[in-house]
Amino acid sequence: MAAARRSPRLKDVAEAAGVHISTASRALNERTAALLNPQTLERVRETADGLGYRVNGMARALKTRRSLSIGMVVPDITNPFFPPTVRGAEDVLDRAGYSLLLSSTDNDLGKARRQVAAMLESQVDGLLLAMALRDDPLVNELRSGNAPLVLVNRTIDRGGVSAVVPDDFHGALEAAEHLYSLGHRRLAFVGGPLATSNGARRRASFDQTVARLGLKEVAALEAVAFDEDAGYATAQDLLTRHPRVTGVVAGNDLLAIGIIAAAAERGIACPQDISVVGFNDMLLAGRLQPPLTTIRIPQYDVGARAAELLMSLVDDPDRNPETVLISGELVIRGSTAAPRAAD
Amino acid sequence: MAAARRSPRLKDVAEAAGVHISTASRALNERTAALLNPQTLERVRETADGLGYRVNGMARALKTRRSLSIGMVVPDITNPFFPPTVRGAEDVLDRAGYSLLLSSTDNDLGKARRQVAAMLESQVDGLLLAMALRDDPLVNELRSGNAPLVLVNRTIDRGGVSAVVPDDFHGALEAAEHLYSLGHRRLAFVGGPLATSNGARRRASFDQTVARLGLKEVAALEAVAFDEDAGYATAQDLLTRHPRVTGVVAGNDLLAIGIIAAAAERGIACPQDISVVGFNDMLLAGRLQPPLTTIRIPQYDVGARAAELLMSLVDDPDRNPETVLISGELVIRGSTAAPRAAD
DNA sequence: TTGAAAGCGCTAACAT
DNA sequence: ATGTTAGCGCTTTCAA
Repeated sequence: MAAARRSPRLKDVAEAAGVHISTASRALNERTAALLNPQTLERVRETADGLGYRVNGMARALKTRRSLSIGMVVPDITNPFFPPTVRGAEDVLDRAGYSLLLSSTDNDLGKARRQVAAMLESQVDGLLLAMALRDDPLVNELRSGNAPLVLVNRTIDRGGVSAVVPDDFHGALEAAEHLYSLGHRRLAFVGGPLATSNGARRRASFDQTVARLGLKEVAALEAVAFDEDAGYATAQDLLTRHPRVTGVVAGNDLLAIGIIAAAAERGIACPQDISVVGFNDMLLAGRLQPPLTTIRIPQYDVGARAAELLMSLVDDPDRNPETVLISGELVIRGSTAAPRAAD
Repeated sequence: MAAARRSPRLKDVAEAAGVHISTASRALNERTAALLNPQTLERVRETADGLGYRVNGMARALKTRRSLSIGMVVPDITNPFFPPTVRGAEDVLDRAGYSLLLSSTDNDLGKARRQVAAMLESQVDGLLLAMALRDDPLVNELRSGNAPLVLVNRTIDRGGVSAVVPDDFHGALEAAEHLYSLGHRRLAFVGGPLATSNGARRRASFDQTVARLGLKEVAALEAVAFDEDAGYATAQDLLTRHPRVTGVVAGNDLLAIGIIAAAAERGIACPQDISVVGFNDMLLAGRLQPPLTTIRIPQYDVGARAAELLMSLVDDPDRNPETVLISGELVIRGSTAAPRAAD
């Protein structure tokens, strides 16, 4: 068994096939293959296969200034929202011939900066950013840079950057109305950080909807993160200060779980004593105890649309920024019910 | 506002700083910076910062033959097992200065081949493969290639390749013994594809354990995939043919969920009528209805250890292949209970 | 301590 | 239809 030798390069293929290196290059490139004599073409390709030739993408990228890779930055791939989103992006990019460079930032600006820098150094052709704050220094730096950019799931206030985001406004509205229509009159909101677009928009929508329904809002609290622990902690606060609340709109499903857990700990059962609506309809939301009533956001589509938008931006960098709103729909399950008669 | 110009290259920095390009290169490289006059060093670095210089990773990689990127291939990032695993790998790689190229194959060999080819073309310095079959053509091709390789979660029968896998044998043993100790005597196994190492090993362990306990195995079925649908379908079969089974060891948590759903549909309640043990302890497993009793595998560690192993292989390609077994532990929750007295 | 020059592997404009 | 040549942006050996 021969030792693994250095992999063959284009020159080796050319010599083995008895043609010039540029001819070999043309033969191995879809776009230029047509220029060649069919027999030469065939011969070069066979030789390449025989040698196990594989083009060196770095050399090609250096020359063509296209790496055929895209960088995607998420807060945490471990948050159930992101795997389907990443998968959607991946599928679209794959079909377009692009690879995906992925990293998690834990909402740490320094880390995000370093990771984006590394992506830019590796010459990604575009960036999918899912960690934006409403006023995000990193996004601001990047928007004036050369790499096409699409924001995912969250966007910035000032606009001017392409983004694919859920319809936060309509979603939170539906959630509040659902509780209202079940008979709930004492509603609260436990949302994510107001520094994020979806934290702020869902909150604003809740406030407006409650006012429009003629209710007096019990409370609207801001959890420090979109996760279970933050939901739990914030709900402790809520339930201590407003024990009579019967319906809660949560900023997302993870927060909802934390809220339900905090309630349960105080003997407040969901949905008997309190109804909670989540947001996203993450994986397994319907199999939880209780099954979550939630606003379903097609997470795969969010990623896929973002990747499509990015691809069109890569093809035409002068294209105007565009924001795509992905609509959600209410999915009624077991975490909401009519309030007790006594209420 | 100035239009975005071409990004500066090393030559621009050198000229602006009034030094030769090679001096600029030395200044911007940790390893060679010590060679320079401190003042020159400082001057070059400031100039580089001022220009917003960013090294072109492709050019560097072309020269150094190191891309500082690693490719990771998983069956589906949407399967809850993988996000923590990917995250573990990502964290280790990030610390080592590497980026992660990720792709999902849907257990499709052709797709996997194309994606690995793309990664190899982009000159990844190593590969993390989480989709191996026990006899995997792609792994066989790759093992003789130049890129260091570490198998994740699943390994191949013939060995000779580094791998980080859960302790399937011990895990399935604990699961079966747990059911036995609760009083169950009619046990079945619903596992994943036998073509995978964890499908086969968990099954073998179950068989042996049941025999050792002196029980007659009710059935051992092979689901077509490690997912909920396959669990549901396989459980239909199981419950039709063996309605008296009281304890089931599932190949993983998703299969367990499908099994429980199929049972519920027939009026067989978990854990009252049937006990089910999962495998992995995926995210939210404890919040499901019922909360899953399962074998907890530290998924993050699987990915982290694999990345560490790969890094050491990158540093020393002649290092001997090594298999790391990650142990699991039984986590008892609500999907298992003593069988009904009548049994 | 710095400069000169070659070359990583490839593509593409130009020449034939 | 194919060959010639320059050069993408960088690192590194060699020389001074």
